[in-house]
Amino acid sequence: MEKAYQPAEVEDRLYAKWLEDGCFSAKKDLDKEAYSIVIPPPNVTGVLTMGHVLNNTIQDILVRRARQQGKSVVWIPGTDHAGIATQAKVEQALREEDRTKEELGRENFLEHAALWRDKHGGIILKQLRKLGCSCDWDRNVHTLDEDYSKAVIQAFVKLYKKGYVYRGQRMVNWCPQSLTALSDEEVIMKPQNSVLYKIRYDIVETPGAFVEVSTTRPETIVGDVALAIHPDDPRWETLKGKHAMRPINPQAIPIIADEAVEKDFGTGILKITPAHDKLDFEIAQRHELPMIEILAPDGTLNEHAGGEYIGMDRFSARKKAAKQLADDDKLIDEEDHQNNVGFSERAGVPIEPRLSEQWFLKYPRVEEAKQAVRDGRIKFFPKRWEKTYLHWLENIQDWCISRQLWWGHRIPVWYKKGGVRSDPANWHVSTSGPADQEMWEQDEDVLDTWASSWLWPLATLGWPSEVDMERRSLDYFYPTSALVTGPDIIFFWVARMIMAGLEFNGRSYKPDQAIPENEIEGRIPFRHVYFTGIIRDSEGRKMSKSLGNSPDPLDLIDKYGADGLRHGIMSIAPKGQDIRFSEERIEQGRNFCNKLWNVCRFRLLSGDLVDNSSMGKITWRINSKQIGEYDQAILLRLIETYEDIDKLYEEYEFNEVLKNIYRFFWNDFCDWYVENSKPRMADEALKGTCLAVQDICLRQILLLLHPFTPFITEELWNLLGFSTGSSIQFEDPGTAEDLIEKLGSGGIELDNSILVETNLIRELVTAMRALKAERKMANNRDVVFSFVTEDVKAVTIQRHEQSILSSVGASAIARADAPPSGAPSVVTSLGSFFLDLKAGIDVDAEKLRLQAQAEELDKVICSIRSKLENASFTSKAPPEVVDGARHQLAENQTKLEETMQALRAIQ
RNA sequence: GGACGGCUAGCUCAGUUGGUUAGAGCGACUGGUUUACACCCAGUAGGUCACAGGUUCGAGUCCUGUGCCGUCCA
Repeated sequence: MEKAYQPAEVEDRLYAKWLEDGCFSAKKDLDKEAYSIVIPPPNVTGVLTMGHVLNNTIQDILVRRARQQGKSVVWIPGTDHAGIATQAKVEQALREEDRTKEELGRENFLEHAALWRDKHGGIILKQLRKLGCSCDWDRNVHTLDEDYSKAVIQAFVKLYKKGYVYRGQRMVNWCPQSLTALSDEEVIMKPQNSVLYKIRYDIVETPGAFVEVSTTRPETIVGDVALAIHPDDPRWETLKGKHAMRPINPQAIPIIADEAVEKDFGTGILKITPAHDKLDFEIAQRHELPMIEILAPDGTLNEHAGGEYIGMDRFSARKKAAKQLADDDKLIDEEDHQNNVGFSERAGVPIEPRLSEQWFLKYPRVEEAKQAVRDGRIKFFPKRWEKTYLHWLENIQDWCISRQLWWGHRIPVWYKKGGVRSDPANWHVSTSGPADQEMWEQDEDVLDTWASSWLWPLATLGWPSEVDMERRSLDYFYPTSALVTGPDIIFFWVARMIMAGLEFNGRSYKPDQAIPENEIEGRIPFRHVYFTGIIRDSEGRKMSKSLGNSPDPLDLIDKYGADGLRHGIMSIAPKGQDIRFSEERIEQGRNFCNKLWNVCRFRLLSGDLVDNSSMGKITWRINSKQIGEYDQAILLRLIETYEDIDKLYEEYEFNEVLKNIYRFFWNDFCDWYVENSKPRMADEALKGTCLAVQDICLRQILLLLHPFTPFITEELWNLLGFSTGSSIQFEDPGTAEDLIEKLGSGGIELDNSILVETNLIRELVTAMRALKAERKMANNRDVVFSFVTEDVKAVTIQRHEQSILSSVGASAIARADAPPSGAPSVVTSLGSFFLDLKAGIDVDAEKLRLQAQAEELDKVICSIRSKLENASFTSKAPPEVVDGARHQLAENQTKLEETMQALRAIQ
């Protein structure tokens, strides 16, 4: 074995072997419990980020544990086509060749884009393999696959037929960069430092009179069709029915009253630009006002803007309008103002509210979706996200699902050529299109990418094709067991998948018909949703490409191994809390693997392997007469660790699971048990038993660790002879009860009280080591100790004498009747211990140390005593707490007495 | 403006239904080639639990308010 663990070779070799052996492929097996996870499909052209590492490591942990537990497991991988992002990238590439998509035409462009995707795409799936993800790769799905596309189109048609889908002229969020409409969820509100312009509007009917109107968007003045006041605003009573003069491109516009006007904002007078503001649009509709569209789709001003404004972009036009107003004496004031501006999530530019004709979806099964979570049929971890989810569903708005793109699922709607498109009489909606194709033209738009990925758990399992559902075992694997994702897509994806599942899986119900309660459980797409935290850099900033603060996970794998990376990232990921990344933690992950490697190496160096092929075979090797207290103690700790871990897995507390394994492995097993084994192994009679106990511990540690660090555990599983031919991923670590039972049938009975005593010995050893270290004698193994204590404790100490001597590094330890004078001492629960110094000691330093200790003890004693003297404490607190306090008092008093004695001895 | 989360050692975080003297890892410092591991071992120091009230025999933990940081929604 190498002196240090070398992950690179091991990882690639084992992953290839797993694939070759088909370890990850799922089989429907009615004798087994099903366990299924669908991957949150990453963008097909994306690359692995730290977020993916976290998210997919967690999924891999879940599926590997389930596989170990003997379940029939599937983890379905795949990618989505990321409409806007991908089309933007392809168009960018075209622009660099001085071409446009219009030149290519739709069909050629799509071909070109598909080629581009195939060339640049799928990298991320290869990266997931490097990370060790045990996805069933034969089931890989892409949202633009033929079968998947059929599912998307069929879902649209079904929803349309039920009346959930409609077409309408509405205010939408328009992205002037991507030239498409966006859903509300794709708009991010950001506070911006803007300028609030106070502008003078003259009153037509009263020459010389004017009002002040505040706006942050003076470039839209040319689109003003009215001013509005609140009907109950006493300040503007007299303005009702009058007209104001538009200050740019002058024209008289009416002053109307509407309750939607905010009295307290600015002067309480609102300019109405119905084509470019959602609220204005609603007010204009109520008052039957005309709508003047002044912006072209790309955010430049159009012919309605007039004059020099035509063709200017919206931001330059804003400056120009402000200047013109100032020149014309219409600008009364300008002040800095913070307002919220919506930005396109993908393109990062401010969106424009714009009037346009789009397809909308009224969400199906909103009530059932709320109910499923409220009733706990779907559980969120951490639970608090339920509130966010429910709040969104309470205030849900119809979903704009059409996108003015080519890359995506084209909307299956055809319009009669020459007919009016807004008239449903001229529509044809179906999966196959009209029979007389030449008489019709298909809608140019595609569907929102999320309107395909909301079908993910269904469509990856074959829905809606009966044949595919059978082939992919939808009935067996659906609902999936768990979903692992970030809370940032709780609306985009999680909530929508729940609604899709409820609507589509099973028989169809009319919109006004509720789904029967007993059917909900089978329709929901998953039972548990685990929300990860967001990975931030060491300064707490979100990781992003533009900041360049995100390390490349593959570099980290090269440096620390996939296991190291996985261990590191899991050790810093508390449940649902954001994560501060630091490379040091990944380094610790690597160190952990190296420690594991080396303790196994030490095991192999210590003695030949006998038969490690099962727990039974190992326990056989244990001579029950030679099993010592330390053997029992380590096995008891192993059982304790099991108990804790089982509970923690249920709550998805991965980082606590890992901590518990770490503690057991490093502190209990390596630092204590193995160290204590060393002298015992020199005794041939004890060696066999000792190695067998080590083998039990190592075996169970490897099993427990496998979901976290799959490669090294598989490698060591083989090297230590635990394997019977199959992979560790099919070996069940079992439960604490299983373990007790297996040990019991091997003749090993454990007594819990052992731990109390061995812990006292450990504390004693630590205290004695400290005593040496403080005297700068840590490396002197010939020191002599004496101790003063009661008979019972002396027996315990003497029983453990050999192990104490070797652990502490001392040559003798002898009981004394009284404290030797002038020796440095330490007071422990097992008595006072004195370091015998041939040379003189620093009496003053020793005195100070003992005095400080005495003061500390005195403080504690006072506090406990005053508690016990308080009648209400002794009468009201539970008896065991009071007893505990009394016991504690006695113990500390003994320690104090001993400390004082030592102090006197030194004088 | 509303909701949620966070504030505990220099850093990153644990801390169960309130109950012994608040813990870990990292970092710092001291000392180390003892039968694996320096990617290691042994040891030491380091805390007004954000602040202010309240409930209680007892509060890091429960309640109220305040502050700062973050996220989501409007």
